[in-house]
Amino acid sequence: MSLPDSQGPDSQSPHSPLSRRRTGIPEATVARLPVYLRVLGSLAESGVTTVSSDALAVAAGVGSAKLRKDLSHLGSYGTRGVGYDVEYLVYQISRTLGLTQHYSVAIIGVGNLGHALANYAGFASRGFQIVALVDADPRRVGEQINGLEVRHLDELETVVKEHEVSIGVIATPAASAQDVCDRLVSCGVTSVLNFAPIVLAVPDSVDVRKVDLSIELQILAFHEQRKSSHASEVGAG
Amino acid sequence: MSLPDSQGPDSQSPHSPLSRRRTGIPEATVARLPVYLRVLGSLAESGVTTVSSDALAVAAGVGSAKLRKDLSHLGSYGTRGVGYDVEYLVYQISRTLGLTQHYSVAIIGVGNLGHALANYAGFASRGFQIVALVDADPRRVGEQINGLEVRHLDELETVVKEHEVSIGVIATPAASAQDVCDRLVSCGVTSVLNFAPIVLAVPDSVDVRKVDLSIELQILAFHEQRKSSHASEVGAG
DNA sequence: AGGACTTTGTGAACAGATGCACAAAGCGCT
DNA sequence: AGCGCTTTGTGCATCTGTTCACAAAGTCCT
Ligand SMILES: NC(=O)c1ccc[n+]([C@@H]2O[C@H](COP(=O)([O-])OP(=O)(O)OC[C@H]3O[C@@H](n4cnc5c(N)ncnc54)[C@H](O)[C@@H]3O)[C@@H](O)[C@H]2O)c1
Ligand SMILES: NC(=O)c1ccc[n+]([C@@H]2O[C@H](COP(=O)([O-])OP(=O)(O)OC[C@H]3O[C@@H](n4cnc5c(N)ncnc54)[C@H](O)[C@@H]3O)[C@@H](O)[C@H]2O)c1
Repeated sequence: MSLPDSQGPDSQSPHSPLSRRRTGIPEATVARLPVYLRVLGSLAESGVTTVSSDALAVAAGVGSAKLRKDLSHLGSYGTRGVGYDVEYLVYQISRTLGLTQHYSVAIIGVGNLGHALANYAGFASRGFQIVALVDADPRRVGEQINGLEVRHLDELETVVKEHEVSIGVIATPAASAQDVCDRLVSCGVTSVLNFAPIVLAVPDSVDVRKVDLSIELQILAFHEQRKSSHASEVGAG
Repeated sequence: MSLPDSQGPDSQSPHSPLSRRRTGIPEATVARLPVYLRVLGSLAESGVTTVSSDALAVAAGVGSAKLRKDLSHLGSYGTRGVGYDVEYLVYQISRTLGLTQHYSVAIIGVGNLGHALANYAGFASRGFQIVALVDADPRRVGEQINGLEVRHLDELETVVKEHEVSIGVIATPAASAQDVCDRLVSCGVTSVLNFAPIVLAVPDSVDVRKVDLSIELQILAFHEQRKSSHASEVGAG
Protein backbone atom coordinates (compact mmCIF):
# COMPACT_ATOMS: atom_id res chain seq x y z
CA MET A 1 0.00 0.00 0.00
CA SER A 2 2.01 2.96 1.13
CA LEU A 3 5.52 3.69 0.12
CA PRO A 4 8.57 2.53 1.99
CA ASP A 5 9.48 6.09 2.72
CA SER A 6 6.26 8.05 2.77
CA GLN A 7 4.78 10.22 0.09
CA GLY A 8 7.90 11.20 -1.73
CA PRO A 9 7.90 13.79 -4.42
CA ASP A 10 7.97 12.94 -8.03
CA SER A 11 10.04 13.57 -11.05
CA GLN A 12 7.28 14.41 -13.38
CA SER A 13 8.90 12.95 -16.43
CA PRO A 14 12.46 12.29 -17.51
CA HIS A 15 13.97 15.52 -18.60
CA SER A 16 16.06 15.47 -21.70
CA PRO A 17 19.17 13.43 -20.99
CA LEU A 18 21.28 16.39 -22.01
CA SER A 19 20.07 18.51 -19.17
CA ARG A 20 21.31 15.89 -16.76
CA ARG A 21 24.80 16.17 -18.03
CA ARG A 22 24.80 19.91 -17.74
CA THR A 23 23.95 20.29 -14.08
CA GLY A 24 24.82 16.84 -12.85
CA ILE A 25 21.72 16.87 -10.68
CA PRO A 26 19.22 14.09 -11.38
CA GLU A 27 15.63 15.13 -11.92
CA ALA A 28 14.48 12.94 -9.07
CA THR A 29 16.80 14.77 -6.75
CA VAL A 30 15.65 18.17 -7.94
CA ALA A 31 12.09 17.18 -7.12
CA ARG A 32 13.07 16.33 -3.56
CA LEU A 33 15.23 19.32 -2.79
CA PRO A 34 12.24 21.60 -2.14
CA VAL A 35 11.01 19.15 0.47
CA TYR A 36 14.34 19.18 2.25
CA LEU A 37 14.33 22.92 2.04
CA ARG A 38 10.97 23.14 3.70
CA VAL A 39 11.91 20.80 6.49
CA LEU A 40 15.18 22.62 7.05
CA GLY A 41 13.26 25.86 7.22
CA SER A 42 11.10 24.68 10.05
CA LEU A 43 14.09 23.18 11.83
CA ALA A 44 15.83 26.52 11.61
CA GLU A 45 12.76 28.22 13.04
CA SER A 46 12.83 25.84 15.98
CA GLY A 47 16.37 26.92 16.66
CA VAL A 48 18.06 23.74 15.42
CA THR A 49 21.46 24.57 13.97
CA THR A 50 22.73 21.15 13.00
CA VAL A 51 20.98 18.07 11.68
CA SER A 52 22.06 14.55 10.79
CA SER A 53 21.07 12.85 7.57
CA ASP A 54 19.05 10.40 9.58
CA ALA A 55 16.98 13.03 11.37
CA LEU A 56 16.48 15.05 8.22
CA ALA A 57 15.53 11.96 6.26
CA VAL A 58 12.88 11.00 8.78
CA ALA A 59 11.42 14.49 8.73
CA ALA A 60 11.39 14.56 4.95
CA GLY A 61 9.94 11.08 4.67
CA VAL A 62 12.76 9.56 2.65
CA GLY A 63 15.52 7.07 3.31
CA SER A 64 18.71 8.47 4.75
CA ALA A 65 20.90 6.98 2.04
CA LYS A 66 18.81 8.63 -0.60
CA LEU A 67 18.98 11.91 1.23
CA ARG A 68 22.74 11.76 1.50
CA LYS A 69 23.10 10.89 -2.14
CA ASP A 70 20.82 13.74 -3.07
CA LEU A 71 22.82 16.22 -1.04
CA SER A 72 26.09 14.85 -2.36
CA HIS A 73 25.07 16.08 -5.79
CA LEU A 74 25.29 19.67 -4.58
CA GLY A 75 28.72 19.21 -3.06
CA SER A 76 30.17 18.04 0.21
CA TYR A 77 28.46 20.23 2.72
CA GLY A 78 28.20 17.91 5.68
CA THR A 79 30.62 17.20 8.50
CA ARG A 80 31.29 13.56 9.25
CA GLY A 81 30.41 12.62 12.77
CA VAL A 82 28.24 15.72 13.11
CA GLY A 83 25.77 16.28 10.32
CA TYR A 84 24.78 19.29 8.28
CA ASP A 85 24.68 22.91 9.29
CA VAL A 86 21.05 23.82 8.82
CA GLU A 87 21.50 27.37 7.72
CA TYR A 88 24.30 26.62 5.31
CA LEU A 89 22.38 23.74 3.78
CA VAL A 90 19.35 25.95 3.30
CA TYR A 91 21.58 28.35 1.45
CA GLN A 92 23.15 25.70 -0.74
CA ILE A 93 19.85 24.12 -1.69
CA SER A 94 18.32 27.51 -2.41
CA ARG A 95 21.23 28.39 -4.58
CA THR A 96 21.08 25.11 -6.45
CA LEU A 97 17.38 25.47 -7.12
CA GLY A 98 17.89 28.99 -8.35
CA LEU A 99 15.92 30.55 -5.53
CA THR A 100 18.45 33.27 -5.01
CA GLN A 101 16.84 34.88 -8.01
CA HIS A 102 13.28 36.09 -7.95
CA TYR A 103 10.65 34.91 -10.36
CA SER A 104 7.64 36.79 -11.66
CA VAL A 105 4.52 34.73 -11.96
CA ALA A 106 1.39 35.46 -13.97
CA ILE A 107 -1.86 33.64 -13.37
CA ILE A 108 -4.11 33.24 -16.38
CA GLY A 109 -7.71 32.39 -15.57
CA VAL A 110 -9.04 33.86 -12.35
CA GLY A 111 -11.97 31.57 -11.61
CA ASN A 112 -12.38 29.37 -8.58
CA LEU A 113 -8.90 28.03 -8.66
CA GLY A 114 -7.24 31.19 -9.90
CA HIS A 115 -8.71 33.10 -6.97
CA ALA A 116 -7.37 30.59 -4.50
CA LEU A 117 -3.94 30.81 -6.06
CA ALA A 118 -3.99 34.59 -6.16
CA ASN A 119 -4.82 34.74 -2.47
CA TYR A 120 -2.26 32.18 -1.48
CA ALA A 121 0.52 33.55 0.66
CA GLY A 122 2.79 30.52 0.31
CA PHE A 123 3.79 31.65 -3.15
CA ALA A 124 5.64 34.79 -2.32
CA SER A 125 7.47 33.22 0.55
CA ARG A 126 10.08 31.56 -1.68
CA GLY A 127 10.78 34.30 -4.11
CA PHE A 128 7.84 33.77 -6.42
CA GLN A 129 5.98 36.98 -6.86
CA ILE A 130 2.61 37.07 -8.49
CA VAL A 131 2.77 40.09 -10.73
CA ALA A 132 -0.29 39.69 -12.92
CA LEU A 133 -3.77 38.20 -13.09
CA VAL A 134 -5.42 37.78 -16.46
CA ASP A 135 -8.91 36.65 -17.39
CA ALA A 136 -11.03 36.56 -20.53
CA ASP A 137 -14.28 37.43 -18.80
CA PRO A 138 -14.92 41.20 -18.93
CA ARG A 139 -16.88 40.96 -15.69
CA ARG A 140 -13.79 39.83 -13.86
CA VAL A 141 -11.51 42.43 -15.36
CA GLY A 142 -10.82 45.26 -12.95
CA GLU A 143 -11.46 43.18 -9.85
CA GLN A 144 -8.86 43.62 -7.14
CA ILE A 145 -7.44 40.45 -5.63
CA ASN A 146 -4.74 40.58 -3.04
CA GLY A 147 -3.67 43.99 -4.24
CA LEU A 148 -3.60 43.10 -7.92
CA GLU A 149 -6.04 44.15 -10.59
CA VAL A 150 -7.35 41.53 -13.01
CA ARG A 151 -6.37 42.44 -16.56
CA HIS A 152 -8.06 41.44 -19.77
CA LEU A 153 -6.81 38.59 -21.89
CA ASP A 154 -6.20 41.03 -24.74
CA GLU A 155 -3.47 42.60 -22.66
CA LEU A 156 -1.74 39.28 -22.02
CA GLU A 157 1.29 40.03 -24.15
CA THR A 158 1.62 43.56 -22.83
CA VAL A 159 1.37 42.47 -19.23
CA VAL A 160 3.80 39.58 -19.63
CA LYS A 161 6.45 41.78 -21.20
CA GLU A 162 5.86 44.66 -18.85
CA HIS A 163 6.51 42.52 -15.79
CA GLU A 164 9.06 40.19 -17.34
CA VAL A 165 7.04 37.18 -16.37
CA SER A 166 9.13 34.06 -16.18
CA ILE A 167 6.51 31.57 -15.05
CA GLY A 168 2.98 31.34 -16.39
CA VAL A 169 0.29 29.59 -14.40
CA ILE A 170 -2.64 28.36 -16.46
CA ALA A 171 -5.92 28.10 -14.57
CA THR A 172 -8.35 28.48 -17.43
CA PRO A 173 -10.80 25.83 -18.61
CA ALA A 174 -9.20 23.06 -20.63
CA ALA A 175 -10.62 24.40 -23.88
CA SER A 176 -8.60 27.62 -23.69
CA ALA A 177 -5.45 26.23 -22.14
CA GLN A 178 -3.52 25.43 -25.29
CA ASP A 179 -4.34 28.80 -26.73
CA VAL A 180 -3.21 30.64 -23.64
CA CYS A 181 -0.10 28.52 -23.49
CA ASP A 182 0.81 29.30 -27.09
CA ARG A 183 0.46 32.98 -26.42
CA LEU A 184 2.57 32.79 -23.28
CA VAL A 185 5.27 30.91 -25.12
CA SER A 186 5.21 33.30 -28.04
CA CYS A 187 5.94 36.19 -25.75
CA GLY A 188 8.88 34.47 -24.17
CA VAL A 189 7.60 32.52 -21.19
CA THR A 190 9.62 29.34 -20.86
CA SER A 191 8.09 27.79 -17.76
CA VAL A 192 4.46 26.87 -17.39
CA LEU A 193 2.47 25.40 -14.56
CA ASN A 194 -0.72 23.93 -15.92
CA PHE A 195 -3.86 23.16 -13.93
CA ALA A 196 -6.10 22.48 -16.88
CA PRO A 197 -6.78 18.83 -17.56
CA ILE A 198 -5.15 18.69 -20.94
CA VAL A 199 -1.76 17.79 -22.36
CA LEU A 200 -0.10 20.94 -23.58
CA ALA A 201 2.03 20.96 -26.69
CA VAL A 202 5.07 23.20 -26.35
CA PRO A 203 8.43 23.59 -28.02
CA ASP A 204 11.35 21.71 -26.50
CA SER A 205 12.71 24.86 -24.98
CA VAL A 206 9.71 25.25 -22.69
CA ASP A 207 9.16 23.40 -19.44
CA VAL A 208 5.67 22.40 -18.48
CA ARG A 209 4.59 20.94 -15.20
CA LYS A 210 1.05 19.95 -14.59
CA VAL A 211 -1.05 19.61 -11.48
CA ASP A 212 -3.94 17.33 -12.07
CA LEU A 213 -6.37 16.59 -9.30
CA SER A 214 -8.36 14.12 -11.19
CA ILE A 215 -5.30 12.05 -12.03
CA GLU A 216 -4.27 11.99 -8.39
CA LEU A 217 -7.68 10.74 -7.39
CA GLN A 218 -7.60 8.05 -10.03
CA ILE A 219 -4.24 6.83 -8.82
CA LEU A 220 -5.61 6.66 -5.30
CA ALA A 221 -8.64 4.82 -6.63
CA PHE A 222 -6.43 2.22 -8.23
CA HIS A 223 -4.73 1.42 -4.96
CA GLU A 224 -7.95 1.66 -3.01
CA GLN A 225 -9.43 -0.95 -5.28
CA ARG A 226 -6.52 -3.30 -4.77
CA LYS A 227 -6.83 -2.95 -1.04
CA SER A 228 -10.49 -3.78 -0.88
CA SER A 229 -10.39 -6.60 -3.38
CA HIS A 230 -7.64 -8.39 -1.48
CA ALA A 231 -8.81 -7.52 1.99
CA SER A 232 -9.07 -11.20 2.87
CA GLU A 233 -5.48 -11.89 1.96
CA VAL A 234 -4.24 -9.47 4.60
CA GLY A 235 -5.54 -11.43 7.53
CA ALA A 236 -4.65 -14.78 6.02
CA GLY A 237 -1.01 -14.09 5.11
CA MET B 1 14.89 21.75 -21.50
CA SER B 2 11.53 20.16 -21.94
CA LEU B 3 10.93 16.49 -21.86
CA PRO B 4 11.28 14.21 -24.84
CA ASP B 5 7.62 13.40 -24.70
CA SER B 6 5.95 16.40 -23.09
CA GLN B 7 4.81 16.84 -19.55
CA GLY B 8 4.28 13.23 -18.62
CA PRO B 9 2.72 12.23 -15.38
CA ASP B 10 4.66 11.02 -12.46
CA SER B 11 4.92 8.07 -10.23
CA GLN B 12 4.99 9.95 -7.02
CA SER B 13 7.27 7.53 -5.26
CA PRO B 14 8.08 3.88 -5.72
CA HIS B 15 5.27 1.91 -4.23
CA SER B 16 6.17 -1.06 -2.13
CA PRO B 17 7.67 -3.68 -4.42
CA LEU B 18 5.08 -6.13 -3.19
CA SER B 19 2.23 -4.18 -4.66
CA ARG B 20 3.86 -4.41 -8.05
CA ARG B 21 3.84 -8.16 -7.99
CA ARG B 22 0.22 -8.33 -7.05
CA THR B 23 -1.29 -6.34 -9.90
CA GLY B 24 1.51 -6.62 -12.39
CA ILE B 25 1.01 -2.97 -13.28
CA PRO B 26 4.00 -0.68 -12.74
CA GLU B 27 3.38 2.49 -10.79
CA ALA B 28 4.62 4.61 -13.67
CA THR B 29 2.02 3.05 -15.91
CA VAL B 30 -0.76 3.57 -13.38
CA ALA B 31 0.11 7.25 -13.32
CA ARG B 32 -0.27 7.50 -17.08
CA LEU B 33 -3.47 5.54 -17.50
CA PRO B 34 -5.67 8.46 -16.41
CA VAL B 35 -4.10 10.57 -19.13
CA TYR B 36 -4.88 7.98 -21.77
CA LEU B 37 -8.37 7.74 -20.39
CA ARG B 38 -8.91 11.44 -20.74
CA VAL B 39 -7.62 11.53 -24.29
CA LEU B 40 -9.70 8.52 -25.23
CA GLY B 41 -12.72 10.21 -23.74
CA SER B 42 -12.38 13.23 -25.96
CA LEU B 43 -11.68 11.05 -28.98
CA ALA B 44 -14.88 9.15 -28.29
CA GLU B 45 -16.76 12.42 -28.06
CA SER B 46 -15.44 13.42 -31.45
CA GLY B 47 -16.87 10.21 -32.86
CA VAL B 48 -13.57 8.38 -33.28
CA THR B 49 -14.07 4.65 -32.78
CA THR B 50 -10.59 3.33 -33.41
CA VAL B 51 -7.17 4.72 -32.66
CA SER B 52 -3.60 3.62 -33.32
CA SER B 53 -0.93 3.62 -30.65
CA ASP B 54 0.86 6.30 -32.59
CA ALA B 55 -2.07 8.68 -32.70
CA LEU B 56 -2.97 8.06 -29.10
CA ALA B 57 0.62 8.49 -28.03
CA VAL B 58 0.88 11.86 -29.74
CA ALA B 59 -2.33 13.04 -28.13
CA ALA B 60 -1.20 11.87 -24.72
CA GLY B 61 2.26 13.34 -25.11
CA VAL B 62 4.20 10.11 -24.70
CA GLY B 63 6.20 7.84 -26.96
CA SER B 64 4.24 5.19 -28.78
CA ALA B 65 6.39 2.32 -27.55
CA LYS B 66 5.77 3.40 -24.00
CA LEU B 67 2.09 3.64 -24.62
CA ARG B 68 1.92 0.16 -26.11
CA LYS B 69 3.87 -1.28 -23.26
CA ASP B 70 1.61 0.44 -20.79
CA LEU B 71 -1.48 -0.95 -22.44
CA SER B 72 0.05 -4.38 -22.73
CA HIS B 73 0.02 -4.57 -18.94
CA LEU B 74 -3.77 -4.59 -18.97
CA GLY B 75 -3.98 -7.32 -21.55
CA SER B 76 -3.98 -7.62 -25.32
CA TYR B 77 -6.77 -5.33 -26.32
CA GLY B 78 -5.50 -3.99 -29.63
CA THR B 79 -5.84 -5.37 -33.13
CA ARG B 80 -2.69 -5.57 -35.17
CA GLY B 81 -2.86 -3.58 -38.32
CA VAL B 82 -5.79 -1.60 -36.96
CA GLY B 83 -5.29 -0.15 -33.52
CA TYR B 84 -7.44 -0.01 -30.42
CA ASP B 85 -11.18 0.21 -30.15
CA VAL B 86 -11.70 3.46 -28.29
CA GLU B 87 -14.76 2.48 -26.32
CA TYR B 88 -13.44 -0.88 -25.29
CA LEU B 89 -10.12 0.59 -24.24
CA VAL B 90 -11.90 3.20 -22.15
CA TYR B 91 -13.71 0.40 -20.42
CA GLN B 92 -10.57 -1.66 -19.81
CA ILE B 93 -8.61 1.26 -18.43
CA SER B 94 -11.50 2.30 -16.21
CA ARG B 95 -11.83 -1.19 -14.91
CA THR B 96 -8.12 -1.46 -14.24
CA LEU B 97 -8.04 1.81 -12.37
CA GLY B 98 -11.02 0.75 -10.30
CA LEU B 99 -13.27 3.46 -11.70
CA THR B 100 -16.15 1.07 -12.11
CA GLN B 101 -16.64 1.58 -8.40
CA HIS B 102 -17.62 4.91 -6.95
CA TYR B 103 -15.60 6.70 -4.34
CA SER B 104 -16.80 9.03 -1.63
CA VAL B 105 -14.58 12.01 -1.02
CA ALA B 106 -14.47 14.29 2.00
CA ILE B 107 -12.76 17.67 1.92
CA ILE B 108 -11.30 18.87 5.18
CA GLY B 109 -10.57 22.57 5.33
CA VAL B 110 -12.90 24.77 3.33
CA GLY B 111 -10.83 27.87 2.87
CA ASN B 112 -9.68 29.36 -0.41
CA LEU B 113 -8.55 26.10 -1.86
CA GLY B 114 -11.25 23.98 -0.28
CA HIS B 115 -13.90 26.20 -1.82
CA ALA B 116 -12.38 25.84 -5.26
CA LEU B 117 -12.28 22.08 -4.87
CA ALA B 118 -15.82 21.90 -3.56
CA ASN B 119 -17.07 23.84 -6.56
CA TYR B 120 -15.09 21.87 -9.06
CA ALA B 121 -17.23 19.86 -11.43
CA GLY B 122 -14.39 17.73 -12.79
CA PHE B 123 -14.42 15.64 -9.66
CA ALA B 124 -17.76 13.98 -10.00
CA SER B 125 -17.26 13.23 -13.65
CA ARG B 126 -15.15 10.15 -13.00
CA GLY B 127 -17.01 8.57 -10.16
CA PHE B 128 -15.60 10.65 -7.34
CA GLN B 129 -18.41 12.12 -5.34
CA ILE B 130 -17.79 14.80 -2.78
CA VAL B 131 -19.94 13.80 0.14
CA ALA B 132 -18.73 16.00 2.93
CA LEU B 133 -17.07 19.32 3.70
CA VAL B 134 -15.52 19.85 7.11
CA ASP B 135 -13.97 22.91 8.69
CA ALA B 136 -12.80 23.94 12.13
CA ASP B 137 -13.98 27.51 11.89
CA PRO B 138 -17.46 27.90 13.41
CA ARG B 139 -18.15 30.78 11.05
CA ARG B 140 -17.83 28.49 8.08
CA VAL B 141 -19.94 25.74 9.52
CA GLY B 142 -23.41 25.68 8.03
CA GLU B 143 -22.39 27.36 4.81
CA GLN B 144 -23.80 25.74 1.70
CA ILE B 145 -21.36 25.02 -1.09
CA ASN B 146 -22.44 23.31 -4.24
CA GLY B 147 -25.34 21.73 -2.41
CA LEU B 148 -23.34 20.54 0.57
CA GLU B 149 -23.36 21.95 4.06
CA VAL B 150 -20.06 22.58 5.80
CA ARG B 151 -19.86 20.48 8.97
CA HIS B 152 -17.79 21.13 12.06
CA LEU B 153 -14.51 19.40 12.68
CA ASP B 154 -15.96 17.82 15.81
CA GLU B 155 -18.23 15.80 13.58
CA LEU B 156 -15.40 14.54 11.40
CA GLU B 157 -15.59 10.96 12.58
CA THR B 158 -19.36 10.87 12.40
CA VAL B 159 -19.44 12.30 8.92
CA VAL B 160 -16.73 10.01 7.60
CA LYS B 161 -18.44 6.90 8.84
CA GLU B 162 -21.89 8.04 7.86
CA HIS B 163 -20.86 8.52 4.23
CA GLU B 164 -18.31 5.73 4.08
CA VAL B 165 -15.65 8.12 2.90
CA SER B 166 -12.86 6.34 1.07
CA ILE B 167 -10.73 9.30 0.10
CA GLY B 168 -9.90 12.24 2.35
CA VAL B 169 -8.71 15.52 0.87
CA ILE B 170 -6.74 17.69 3.25
CA ALA B 171 -6.91 21.41 2.50
CA THR B 172 -6.23 22.80 5.96
CA PRO B 173 -3.24 24.88 6.96
CA ALA B 174 -0.06 22.86 7.38
CA ALA B 175 -0.22 23.11 11.16
CA SER B 176 -3.44 21.09 11.37
CA ALA B 177 -2.78 18.67 8.55
CA GLN B 178 -1.13 15.88 10.52
CA ASP B 179 -3.84 16.04 13.12
CA VAL B 180 -6.60 15.86 10.58
CA CYS B 181 -4.81 13.06 8.79
CA ASP B 182 -4.47 11.02 11.98
CA ARG B 183 -8.16 11.36 12.64
CA LEU B 184 -9.08 10.37 9.12
CA VAL B 185 -6.85 7.33 9.31
CA SER B 186 -8.19 6.35 12.70
CA CYS B 187 -11.70 6.22 11.35
CA GLY B 188 -10.74 4.03 8.46
CA VAL B 189 -9.77 6.29 5.58
CA THR B 190 -6.95 4.64 3.63
CA SER B 191 -6.38 7.15 0.85
CA VAL B 192 -5.43 10.75 1.37
CA LEU B 193 -4.82 13.60 -1.01
CA ASN B 194 -2.83 16.28 0.75
CA PHE B 195 -2.55 19.92 -0.28
CA ALA B 196 -0.86 21.14 2.85
CA PRO B 197 2.86 21.76 2.52
CA ILE B 198 3.96 19.16 4.99
CA VAL B 199 5.08 15.54 4.91
CA LEU B 200 2.38 13.42 6.47
CA ALA B 201 3.23 10.41 8.59
CA VAL B 202 0.85 7.54 8.03
CA PRO B 203 0.83 3.80 8.59
CA ASP B 204 1.96 1.61 5.71
CA SER B 205 -1.58 0.64 4.91
CA VAL B 206 -2.51 4.18 3.95
CA ASP B 207 -1.75 5.83 0.62
CA VAL B 208 -0.92 9.49 0.54
CA ARG B 209 -0.51 11.61 -2.53
CA LYS B 210 0.42 15.21 -2.28
CA VAL B 211 -0.12 18.20 -4.48
CA ASP B 212 2.38 20.89 -3.76
CA LEU B 213 2.33 24.09 -5.67
CA SER B 214 5.38 25.51 -4.16
CA ILE B 215 7.43 22.46 -5.04
CA GLU B 216 6.30 22.62 -8.63
CA LEU B 217 7.35 26.24 -8.85
CA GLN B 218 10.72 25.47 -7.37
CA ILE B 219 11.31 22.73 -9.89
CA LEU B 220 10.43 25.15 -12.66
CA ALA B 221 12.76 27.69 -11.10
CA PHE B 222 15.62 25.23 -11.18
CA HIS B 223 15.24 24.69 -14.90
CA GLU B 224 14.58 28.33 -15.55
CA GLN B 225 17.86 29.16 -13.88
CA ARG B 226 19.73 26.67 -15.99
CA LYS B 227 18.25 28.13 -19.13
CA SER B 228 19.22 31.69 -18.39
CA SER B 229 22.68 30.96 -17.06
CA HIS B 230 23.64 29.01 -20.16
CA ALA B 231 21.85 31.18 -22.66
CA SER B 232 25.11 31.77 -24.51
CA GLU B 233 25.81 28.10 -24.97
CA VAL B 234 22.64 27.63 -26.97
CA GLY B 235 23.76 29.81 -29.82
CA ALA B 236 27.33 28.57 -29.72
CA GLY B 237 26.67 24.81 -29.55
C1' DA C 1 47.84 11.69 21.60
C1' DG C 2 44.97 7.97 20.98
C1' DG C 3 40.91 5.28 20.74
C1' DA C 4 35.86 4.83 20.75
C1' DC C 5 32.06 6.52 18.52
C1' DT C 6 29.31 8.95 15.11
C1' DT C 7 28.03 10.22 10.63
C1' DT C 8 29.11 11.43 5.92
C1' DG C 9 29.99 10.36 1.09
C1' DT C 10 30.13 6.89 -2.38
C1' DG C 11 31.14 2.48 -5.01
C1' DA C 12 28.64 -1.32 -6.37
C1' DA C 13 24.55 -4.20 -6.69
C1' DC C 14 19.94 -3.99 -7.67
C1' DA C 15 15.43 -2.42 -9.40
C1' DG C 16 12.56 0.04 -12.32
C1' DA C 17 11.45 2.58 -16.51
C1' DT C 18 12.34 3.77 -21.26
C1' DG C 19 13.23 3.23 -26.09
C1' DC C 20 14.56 0.36 -30.10
C1' DA C 21 13.62 -2.71 -33.39
C1' DC C 22 11.30 -6.50 -35.23
C1' DA C 23 8.55 -10.73 -35.55
C1' DA C 24 3.82 -11.95 -35.34
C1' DA C 25 -0.79 -10.87 -36.56
C1' DG C 26 -4.38 -8.94 -38.72
C1' DC C 27 -6.53 -6.22 -42.86
C1' DG C 28 -7.78 -5.45 -47.60
C1' DC C 29 -6.97 -5.88 -52.32
C1' DT C 30 -6.37 -8.65 -56.34
C1' DA D 1 -5.52 -17.92 -51.50
C1' DG D 2 -1.68 -14.99 -51.61
C1' DC D 3 0.71 -10.61 -51.14
C1' DG D 4 1.78 -6.27 -49.37
C1' DC D 5 0.69 -2.92 -45.92
C1' DT D 6 -0.17 -1.52 -41.23
C1' DT D 7 0.20 -1.84 -36.46
C1' DT D 8 0.52 -4.41 -32.23
C1' DG D 9 3.10 -6.73 -28.54
C1' DT D 10 7.53 -7.71 -26.61
C1' DG D 11 12.60 -9.20 -25.96
C1' DC D 12 16.58 -6.74 -25.22
C1' DA D 13 19.75 -3.01 -24.40
C1' DT D 14 20.08 1.17 -21.99
C1' DC D 15 19.37 4.58 -18.78
C1' DT D 16 17.81 6.37 -14.40
C1' DG D 17 17.05 5.86 -9.72
C1' DT D 18 17.31 3.35 -5.17
C1' DT D 19 19.43 0.75 -1.60
C1' DC D 20 23.18 -1.43 0.76
C1' DA D 21 27.16 -1.37 3.24
C1' DC D 22 31.50 0.43 4.44
C1' DA D 23 35.83 3.18 4.34
C1' DA D 24 37.07 7.83 5.25
C1' DA D 25 36.70 11.63 8.18
C1' DG D 26 35.44 13.97 11.65
C1' DT D 27 34.17 14.72 17.09
C1' DC D 28 34.67 13.94 21.93
C1' DC D 29 36.48 11.92 25.96
C1' DT D 30 40.24 10.21 28.65
N1 LIG E 1 -11.41 24.33 -9.17
C1 LIG E 1 -10.71 23.26 -8.92
O1 LIG E 1 -10.66 22.79 -7.79
C2 LIG E 1 -9.95 22.57 -9.98
C3 LIG E 1 -9.40 21.35 -9.70
C4 LIG E 1 -8.66 20.70 -10.69
C5 LIG E 1 -8.52 21.27 -11.92
N2 LIG E 1 -9.09 22.44 -12.19
C6 LIG E 1 -8.89 23.00 -13.50
O2 LIG E 1 -8.42 24.32 -13.37
C7 LIG E 1 -8.98 25.13 -14.36
C8 LIG E 1 -9.72 26.27 -13.73
O3 LIG E 1 -10.71 25.77 -12.87
P1 LIG E 1 -11.74 26.72 -12.16
O4 LIG E 1 -12.53 25.87 -11.25
O5 LIG E 1 -11.05 27.89 -11.63
O6 LIG E 1 -12.67 27.14 -13.38
P2 LIG E 1 -13.54 28.47 -13.49
O7 LIG E 1 -14.49 28.24 -14.60
O8 LIG E 1 -14.03 28.85 -12.16
O9 LIG E 1 -12.49 29.56 -13.92
C9 LIG E 1 -11.96 29.65 -15.19
C10 LIG E 1 -11.63 31.11 -15.45
O10 LIG E 1 -10.88 31.20 -16.65
C11 LIG E 1 -11.40 32.29 -17.39
N3 LIG E 1 -11.07 32.05 -18.79
C12 LIG E 1 -11.75 31.33 -19.70
N4 LIG E 1 -11.09 31.33 -20.87
C13 LIG E 1 -10.01 32.10 -20.69
C14 LIG E 1 -8.97 32.49 -21.53
N5 LIG E 1 -8.88 32.07 -22.81
N6 LIG E 1 -8.00 33.28 -21.02
C15 LIG E 1 -8.07 33.69 -19.75
N7 LIG E 1 -9.02 33.33 -18.90
C16 LIG E 1 -9.99 32.55 -19.37
C17 LIG E 1 -12.86 32.33 -17.10
O11 LIG E 1 -13.37 33.63 -17.34
C18 LIG E 1 -12.87 31.96 -15.61
O12 LIG E 1 -12.74 33.10 -14.82
C19 LIG E 1 -9.87 24.24 -15.18
O13 LIG E 1 -9.16 23.78 -16.30
C20 LIG E 1 -10.16 23.11 -14.26
O14 LIG E 1 -10.39 21.92 -14.98
C21 LIG E 1 -9.80 23.11 -11.23
N1 LIG F 1 -4.76 28.52 -1.79
C1 LIG F 1 -3.86 28.00 -2.58
O1 LIG F 1 -3.77 28.32 -3.74
C2 LIG F 1 -2.91 26.98 -2.07
C3 LIG F 1 -1.86 26.59 -2.89
C4 LIG F 1 -0.98 25.62 -2.44
C5 LIG F 1 -1.14 25.08 -1.21
N2 LIG F 1 -2.13 25.46 -0.43
C6 LIG F 1 -2.29 24.83 0.87
O2 LIG F 1 -3.58 24.36 1.02
C7 LIG F 1 -4.01 24.53 2.33
C8 LIG F 1 -5.25 25.38 2.37
O3 LIG F 1 -4.98 26.61 1.76
P1 LIG F 1 -6.04 27.76 1.74
O4 LIG F 1 -5.50 28.85 0.92
O5 LIG F 1 -7.36 27.22 1.40
O6 LIG F 1 -6.02 28.23 3.26
P2 LIG F 1 -7.19 28.96 4.06
O7 LIG F 1 -6.60 29.52 5.28
O8 LIG F 1 -7.96 29.82 3.14
O9 LIG F 1 -8.16 27.78 4.46
C9 LIG F 1 -7.86 26.86 5.45
C10 LIG F 1 -9.18 26.39 6.04
O10 LIG F 1 -8.93 25.29 6.90
C11 LIG F 1 -9.71 25.50 8.09
N3 LIG F 1 -9.06 24.77 9.17
C12 LIG F 1 -8.05 25.14 9.96
N4 LIG F 1 -7.72 24.16 10.80
C13 LIG F 1 -8.55 23.16 10.54
C14 LIG F 1 -8.72 21.87 11.10
N5 LIG F 1 -7.93 21.43 12.06
N6 LIG F 1 -9.68 21.08 10.58
C15 LIG F 1 -10.47 21.51 9.59
N7 LIG F 1 -10.36 22.72 9.03
C16 LIG F 1 -9.41 23.52 9.50
C17 LIG F 1 -9.75 26.97 8.29
O11 LIG F 1 -10.87 27.31 9.08
C18 LIG F 1 -9.86 27.47 6.86
O12 LIG F 1 -11.21 27.56 6.46
C19 LIG F 1 -2.86 25.17 3.08
O13 LIG F 1 -2.10 24.16 3.71
C20 LIG F 1 -2.06 25.79 1.99
O14 LIG F 1 -0.69 25.84 2.32
C21 LIG F 1 -3.05 26.41 -0.84
